[in-house]
Amino acid sequence: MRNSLADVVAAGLRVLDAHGLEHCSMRRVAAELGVQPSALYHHVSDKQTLLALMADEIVGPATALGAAVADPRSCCIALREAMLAVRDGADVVATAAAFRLGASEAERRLAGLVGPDGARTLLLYTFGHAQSTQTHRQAAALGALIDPAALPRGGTTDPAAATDLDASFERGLDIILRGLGAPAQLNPVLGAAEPQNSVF
Amino acid sequence: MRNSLADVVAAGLRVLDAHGLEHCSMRRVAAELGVQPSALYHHVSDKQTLLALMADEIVGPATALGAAVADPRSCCIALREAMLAVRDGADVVATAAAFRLGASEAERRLAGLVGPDGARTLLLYTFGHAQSTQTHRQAAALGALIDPAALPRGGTTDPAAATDLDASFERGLDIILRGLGAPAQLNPVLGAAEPQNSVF
DNA sequence: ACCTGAACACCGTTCAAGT
DNA sequence: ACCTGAACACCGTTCAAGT
Repeated sequence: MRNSLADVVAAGLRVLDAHGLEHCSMRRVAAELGVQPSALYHHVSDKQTLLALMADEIVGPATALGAAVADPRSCCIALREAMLAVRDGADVVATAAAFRLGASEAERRLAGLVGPDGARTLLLYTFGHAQSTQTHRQAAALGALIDPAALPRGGTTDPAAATDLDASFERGLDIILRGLGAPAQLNPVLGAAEPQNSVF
Repeated sequence: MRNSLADVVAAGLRVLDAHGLEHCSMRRVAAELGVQPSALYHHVSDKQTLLALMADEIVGPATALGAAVADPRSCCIALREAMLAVRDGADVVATAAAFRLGASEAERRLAGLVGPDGARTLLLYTFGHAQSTQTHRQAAALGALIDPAALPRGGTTDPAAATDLDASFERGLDIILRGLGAPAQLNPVLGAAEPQNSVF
C-alpha cells in the first residue's frame, strides 16, 4: 500500500500548520504526499470529512484518556491550548464541532461536570475566544512583518498582547463558572473593578 | 453612475440569502448586478471587505439607535435574531467580528452594561450559539429534503428543534448573566435539574 | 487497494483599456 | 467614475482507466 488515511490526515495537518486554512486545499495536501488530487478521494469522501478528522487530531491531546482532568476550568484551558497549538486550529475545530464531530468527547466530559447547558456554554465560549485569539495573533504577526518598527527592542512578537488574551480568556471562563455555581476561583492579583480593554 | 457601493452590498446580501455563504462568490455578486467580476473592485478592495460591510448590514437592525434596549439579555437575543434572519448570517457576522469590524457597536453597548469582559463573553457565546443553530437548521432542512418521511404530518421543518435551540440559547445566556451578578431571570416553567440534550 | 490523467465547472484578483 | 475583456494562478470533485 502507498498511503493510509492516517498519512492523509497527517499531511493535511502539515499543510494547515505551514500555510493556514485558506491555503489548505485538497490539491496542496495531495502535493504534500506526492500524489494526484484525485487520489485523496480514495481515503476520504470530501474536504469537509478530512477537516473533521484533522480537528479530532488537533483536539486529541486535550481529550486523551491519560489527561483525565476533573475540573471544567482546566478542561477548557487545555482545549484552548490544543487549538492554539496549530495554525488556524480554532477555526478547524469550531467548524467541525458545529457539524457534531470533533470535540464531542470534550463535551461529554464537561457535561458530566457542569450539565449539558453549562458544557455547551463553556465550549462555545472557548471556541469563540480561541478563534478570536488566533485572528488577533496572525494580524499582529502580519503587522510585524509590514511594520517591524513597532517592536521597541528585541522579541519576535508582542508578548504583552498574548498575555492579555490568555488572561481575558480566563476572566470570561470564571464569569461562566460563577454563573454555574462553581467554587469561586482564587485570583490573588488585581482588584475586580473593570479591568482591561476589549478584544474586538 | 451605474452602481454604488450600497448596490454592491445589497446584491451581496441577496446572493448570500439565496445561495448561502459557500456560493456567495464575487462572480455571483457581479452576475447579480449584471456586471463583470472585475467591476466590483471599483467599489470594494477585496471579498473580505465586502463581507464585513454585509455583516454590518445584517447586524444593523439589532444595533439601530431606535432600539436602545437597556438590558444585556434583550440585546443578545436581538443580535441573535438579526443573524438568524439571513442565511449563514451568523458565520458572516462572527468572522467579520473577529476582524474587529461588524458587531463592535453592539460590544460598546454591552460593555457599558456589564463591563468589557462580560460583553466579550456574552458576544462570543451569542455568535457561537447562532452559528451552531444555523448549522443545525440547514442540516435539518437538508435531511428533510433527502428524507421527507421523517415529518409525521404537516409543517415545513421540525418546529420542536427550533424551539429547543432558542430555549438552549437563553439558558446559556442566563448562566453567563448569573455569573455577572445580573438579577436572576424568572423562568416559571420547568425544574432546574439536567434538562434537554446536547447541541453538538 | 491505491493511484493516474483528463476533464468539468468553477474561484479571487489584476490590469490595460474603454466611455 | 464606472465598467469591459482578457488573463493568471488557482479551486473541489468525478470518473474511466491503470497496477
